[in-house]
Amino acid sequence: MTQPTRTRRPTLEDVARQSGVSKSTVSRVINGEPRVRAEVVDRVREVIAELGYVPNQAARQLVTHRTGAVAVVAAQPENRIFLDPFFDRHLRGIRRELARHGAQAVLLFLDEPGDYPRVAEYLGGGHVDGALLFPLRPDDRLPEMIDRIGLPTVFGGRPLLGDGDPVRGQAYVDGDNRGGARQAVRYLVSLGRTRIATVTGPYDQETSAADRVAGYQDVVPDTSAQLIERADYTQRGGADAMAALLDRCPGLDAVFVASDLMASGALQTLRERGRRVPQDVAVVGFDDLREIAESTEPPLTTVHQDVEEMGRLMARLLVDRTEHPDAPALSSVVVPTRLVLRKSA
Amino acid sequence: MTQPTRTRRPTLEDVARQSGVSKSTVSRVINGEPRVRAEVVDRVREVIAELGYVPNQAARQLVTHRTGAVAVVAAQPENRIFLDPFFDRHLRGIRRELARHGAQAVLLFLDEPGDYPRVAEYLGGGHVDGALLFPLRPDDRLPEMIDRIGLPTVFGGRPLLGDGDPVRGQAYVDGDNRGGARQAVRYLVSLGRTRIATVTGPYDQETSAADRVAGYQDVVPDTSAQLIERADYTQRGGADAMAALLDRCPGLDAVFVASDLMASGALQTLRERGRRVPQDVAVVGFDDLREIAESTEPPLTTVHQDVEEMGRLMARLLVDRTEHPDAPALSSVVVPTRLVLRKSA
DNA sequence: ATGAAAGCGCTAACAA
DNA sequence: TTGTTAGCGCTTTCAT
Repeated sequence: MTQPTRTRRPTLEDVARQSGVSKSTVSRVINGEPRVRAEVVDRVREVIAELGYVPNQAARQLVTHRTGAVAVVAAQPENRIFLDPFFDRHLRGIRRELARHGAQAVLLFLDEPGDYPRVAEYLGGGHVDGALLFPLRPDDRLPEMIDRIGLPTVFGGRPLLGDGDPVRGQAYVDGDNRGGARQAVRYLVSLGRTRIATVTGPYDQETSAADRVAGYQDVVPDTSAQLIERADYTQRGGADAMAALLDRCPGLDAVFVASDLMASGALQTLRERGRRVPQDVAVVGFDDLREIAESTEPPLTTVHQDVEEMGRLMARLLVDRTEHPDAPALSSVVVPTRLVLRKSA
Repeated sequence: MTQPTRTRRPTLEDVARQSGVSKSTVSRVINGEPRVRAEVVDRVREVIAELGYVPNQAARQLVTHRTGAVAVVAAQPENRIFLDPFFDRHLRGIRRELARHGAQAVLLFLDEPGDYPRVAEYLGGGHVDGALLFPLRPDDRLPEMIDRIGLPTVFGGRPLLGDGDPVRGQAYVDGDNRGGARQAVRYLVSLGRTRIATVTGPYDQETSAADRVAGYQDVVPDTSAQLIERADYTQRGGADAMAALLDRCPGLDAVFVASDLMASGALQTLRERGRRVPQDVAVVGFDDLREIAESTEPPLTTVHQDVEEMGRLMARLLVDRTEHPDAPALSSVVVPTRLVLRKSA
């Protein structure tokens, strides 16, 4: 109909003029401030609709210092992150919580080296109110860059501090990896198992892996190093680790495997070697990835984490921070796990 | 060292004062303008580093009308998009091309109804210079919202126009679904096959599916409707469709299956029914998803699309548009496919 | 080669 | 309840 000569987008001023009030009043209407006559509100709203007015965020930002957007930074190539069975759930929790606060989540990928300066500039340029970081490489320099910029930040998972200047007091949300591992191993003990082995993740690279080993050691502190085999969180790795364990300690009667994916591999090896699960060897996994845990043979007893809740908490921590910038330092949070009993132990 | 009382982030003005030049000059240095004495450039750069100055994008945006960011909108729940075998490649192409132009890609999810107003506001608020839109549901109202906002946009895949006001002349990048299907079926014909069936995608919901059927029909226009079975792009759907086809037309000697995932299901059915592939029934798929196509039994002959290239082109189309806003209307582009011969036909 | 000044579109005191 | 007035931090003529 009205094909407005698309020359220039309407501004607050245009709306003000059209509705015969001041810019302030229009601003008040837009921001839903109470002290405006209902009549005027209606009039202004009409004009806004008629003109198709949309506030210019840059201008608004310039004075409010708020953008209404939060960056989620995935420091991995897309193809890796898309395979991460947890990332989508984290993201869902984040988006839900952010939405409750009217904030928009924007996802950034950090992959090639050339991405760093650009992402840092983006983050530092005031495009977002804060950042949620899934920094996965131990030596990542992004946290440091962000620190310089002074952008509120929350990590997904306890960050592994490099040997350099540790980024002090960074807030994070993590699952209770250590506690979960303890639950798992204690359960195995309660079953009367005495030779309990473990297949670990890459504990020098990921705190989750390190914490799970620590939890294991909390319960069976005097265990032989022979009973610990390190793998890489892959199925194949789990299978191989199990084989090595069996070679070294044929008498083992239980194994705590630090991820479900590795556990599915271990189960395979156990089957090939003719060990019955759980009769001969009891197996407990970690993660409770339903697609895996429910379809292994036998179904996997494993440690559950509420990943969506973790995402939600990350967002909440960040929002708290941005809304009360002067409040006491951020506290990190560790989300409890629970043991899900199936058939493998 | 210098622990600057973190009160306020340094501004252009601070840098100017510190280096004893005017704001204009600092601005010139930052934007790499030529007409500045080298000596001054160095001095200013030093001060910038010292102060840890980062330009305020909001302020810059306000005058330049450019943000250096481009939104990629995925109109699907995270868990669906993360399963899409193509999305990560699209994204990679997009990110690469955008990076060449110094632009940052930000990914937005559009999932729950409540997301629409927020995303529209984000997109319209000037946070980004343009948007790349992925498969919206046929009745999606986002394109219309974006159109009102007047944001440059490119679609991934030819958009299915709703029955309402078609969003006129939207630019898109798509694979040559029709041409690819023709190649596949022609190849089958060249093999001497005469009873060529097809398993289609949901052609009333996705243009890719519709185009692939059309390509099939281009080559065998007089084929019986009995030889066409519709499925849903899933493996299970492909298996069922193949079964239905076999029941109706036991004499078929070839089948063009509109996706590799469905083709893997079809292959399974064929095996169960004792048909040899390709001797009894030749099979051609679509997509060339290596993980699937190379591991089926037998490996799948299929139509390849260069998805990363498609992503790259989307970005390029958008960038062209934002850099030359007054250039002639965007033209869409269709990327050629090629047939990859393996063992199934 | 550099500076002064205007202004982008908005919000936030402060007045009225 | 509403309007006036300053900026927010930057780029960009236009002078010099």
